[in-house]
Amino acid sequence: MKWDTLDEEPCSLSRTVAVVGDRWTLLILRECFLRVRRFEGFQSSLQITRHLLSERLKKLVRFGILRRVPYSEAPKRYEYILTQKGLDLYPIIMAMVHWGDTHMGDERGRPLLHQHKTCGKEFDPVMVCSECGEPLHAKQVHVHAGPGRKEAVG
Amino acid sequence: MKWDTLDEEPCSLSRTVAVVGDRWTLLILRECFLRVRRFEGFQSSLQITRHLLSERLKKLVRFGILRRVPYSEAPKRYEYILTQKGLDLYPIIMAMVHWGDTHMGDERGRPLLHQHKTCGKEFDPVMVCSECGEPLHAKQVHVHAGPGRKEAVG
DNA sequence: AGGCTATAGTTCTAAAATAGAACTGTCAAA
DNA sequence: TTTGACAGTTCTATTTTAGAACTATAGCCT
Repeated sequence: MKWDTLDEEPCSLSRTVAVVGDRWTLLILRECFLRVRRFEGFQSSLQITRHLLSERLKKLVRFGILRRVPYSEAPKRYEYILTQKGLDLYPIIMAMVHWGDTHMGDERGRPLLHQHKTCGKEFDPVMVCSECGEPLHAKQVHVHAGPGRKEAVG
Repeated sequence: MKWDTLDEEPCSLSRTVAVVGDRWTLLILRECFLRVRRFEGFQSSLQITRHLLSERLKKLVRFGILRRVPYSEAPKRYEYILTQKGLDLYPIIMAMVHWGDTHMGDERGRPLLHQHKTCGKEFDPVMVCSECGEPLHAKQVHVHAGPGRKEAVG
């Protein structure tokens, strides 16, 4: 597999996997959503090697998930802020958290609880159909080729 | 990082990442949801090395995502079927597909379209609050420690 | 019987990625 | 002038992955 061109495959999952499809990147993004912004913050909470952290942050900046924003002029220091593109990864992270809560839990209960500020309640994320609003299940979905696939396949 | 115990961390994201947090596993799951079930099927559509495919399938079986079901007695042959635990990964996959559609698209248009059999329409997946039904956004969610975190941290 | 094909793996070596630790450079405060 | 905080970079050893070849069972064709 040519991982370096995975983001150009005629498959939206592949393209997403090209960006967030590794363990460290997903854990870094978790920290971003928990308001971590700085190199040392990521490093100490994740115990990731500084080398890899540096690499992954660069990659996330390159793909437009994070912005590298100066917060000190002398010495020059930067922090990493989620862009809108990055914020839009939230459903992926939440879907993963929810699956972990449901299927990988232990007797200690949930590690984190999520409260929806809008309605005030503790909630679970639910994926629904944009058209009818019903919860989605794999077996109720029919997949067919769109223009991007037809053009790629010929 | 001790990846071998990542599935026991007091963090549901880590636990999920332990299972599906690598590129091949996510691509294999995509194929599962596209009804691929057999070793040769995965191998030829993904161009994954046979060695790694074998490893990843074993891991998915070990974690209860796939079941290895015989479909021929002589010679003994097996196919890999999503369990309920595996089917429940659907929101993760769909969230990734949707993000790719939204942020990684090109001029050729979407590779795949999804039709909701229940309502008959082509749809996008939307993540909503289980309590009030409103679409979720990161900034409207307050995270706090649950019992599993408190017990782990002390 | 002998050879071809299909399927589902296993085994081997080379290349790439990751881990772990040490090092660099800037500046502020003591 | 020394220490410490911060944001990285560089180095070697280990682990993972890629790529190709090999094994094994059995049906089908001649």
